[in-house]
Amino acid sequence: MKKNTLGKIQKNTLHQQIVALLAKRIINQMQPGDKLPSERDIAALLDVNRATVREALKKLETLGFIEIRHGEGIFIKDYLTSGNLELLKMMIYLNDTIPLSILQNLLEIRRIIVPQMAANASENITREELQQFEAIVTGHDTILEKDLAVHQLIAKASRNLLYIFILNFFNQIFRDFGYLYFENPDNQKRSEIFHRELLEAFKAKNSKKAYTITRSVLEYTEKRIYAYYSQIYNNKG
Amino acid sequence: MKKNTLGKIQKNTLHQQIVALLAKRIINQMQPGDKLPSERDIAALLDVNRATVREALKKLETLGFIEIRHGEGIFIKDYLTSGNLELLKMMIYLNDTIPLSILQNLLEIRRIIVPQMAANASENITREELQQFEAIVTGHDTILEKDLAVHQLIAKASRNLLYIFILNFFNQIFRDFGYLYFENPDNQKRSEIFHRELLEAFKAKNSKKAYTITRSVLEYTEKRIYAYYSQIYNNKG
DNA sequence: ATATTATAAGTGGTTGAACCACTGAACCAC
DNA sequence: GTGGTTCAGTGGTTCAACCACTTATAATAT
Repeated sequence: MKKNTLGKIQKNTLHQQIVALLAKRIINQMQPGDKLPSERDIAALLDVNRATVREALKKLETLGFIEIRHGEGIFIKDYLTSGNLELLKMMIYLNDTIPLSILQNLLEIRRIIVPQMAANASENITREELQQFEAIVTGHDTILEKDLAVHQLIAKASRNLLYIFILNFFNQIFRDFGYLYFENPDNQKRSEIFHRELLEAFKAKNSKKAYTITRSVLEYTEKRIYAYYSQIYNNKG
Repeated sequence: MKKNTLGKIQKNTLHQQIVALLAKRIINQMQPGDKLPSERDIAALLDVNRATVREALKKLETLGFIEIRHGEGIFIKDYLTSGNLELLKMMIYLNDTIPLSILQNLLEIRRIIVPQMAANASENITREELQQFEAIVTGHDTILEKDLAVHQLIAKASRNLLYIFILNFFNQIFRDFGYLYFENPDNQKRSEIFHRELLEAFKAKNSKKAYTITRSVLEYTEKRIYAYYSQIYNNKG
């Protein structure tokens, strides 16, 4: 979760709470095809207004959790068939920590996508974007913010909307869970080196190098994260 | 778009229409950071109730289009930074056809992801899933439905939630735009061969073969689609 | 008896008016 | 200046009622 030296200030709206409540209930206790109580019943059950329930349901519908059928009712969808990354994000945030299995999933697909994205970017990046890259590297933001900005720039320069939107997902996760990774100075240095090397590869328009450089840092990242996790498990077990 | 011999039957709900209307306006006429009119003003402008507007806004918020700030107003977000695949889907469906540039983006990332997914699946697939695969191949559905089912099974067997959810995006697009591709008998046969070959590779747990088989059919698909598009452009130009 | 057509009950979709809670700006007191 | 107060504008929530759609059932026609 995001670091907040003053502690959490829980200020959720009612319909947000209802979204979380219904989402948990759906995940833990219900099956695809099951019927949810009617809007009126849910409202009565939670002692809130029907309009508020409807806003929560609207969000769950957009996430692919449920299907609302006029005149019939509200039905659980099969999220393996209809779910999307936003739903996955919601599932992650319902817990306060990211499950190891999903983290592995995420790292694996990242290792496949991001290097190719960097290769594409090296071929399409503009002079202006190169200057932006330079500004990020020489700037004074935290390493986490720098790294996020670099990845976003890579995605933008790849000229592929799907890369951009998939990377947005990664970034939103890492913005909240990645601070831990960068608490280690070695990891900080490794990323700074990566940024500089990639900038050079971009300047030289060397797509092959951009690919291998990116792949390399991702493999390093994975090793460190797994080492961290196995350390936790060893201490606990 | 989905085939509909009776023509379009506009039966959208009010809030769905408002979502489409606002989305178009945001994409075409507004910039990130711009402020939308207040909920009350939008409701008055469109001559609908405020609750209906709020449901539309809720959806746009979930898609990453806008940010609603209590006491301040509604602001356009930078979709390149905050957008997700659902937003991209919406952008595609606002037109009646998929832009070539986005189609290229989609095919490219598909070529990178799906073979790896198939390789993973070959290592993790269960006996039960193999039987399901067999049932799909020997069944009598349309080739489009078969192909979608096969891809879904691959994703499920890959044991990676992100693969599953990203593939859901692809499938939802291809379900509506893919019928054109399978009108060609050659393309039908090519996919049937792919299904059978992949099933054999899965049975043999040969991940390398699963990878190359999948990659190969995707390259074929891309060639055919580009040939189709260039044919259109040549006839027009 | 069977097929067809009303009808009723239950569901989501929409409306209007009112009030609560938050934000920002202008103003005031110190 | 600094901090508190007030006020107008905004989103958040409530209430009560009605509209529109679906399904099952009862009434009717054949």
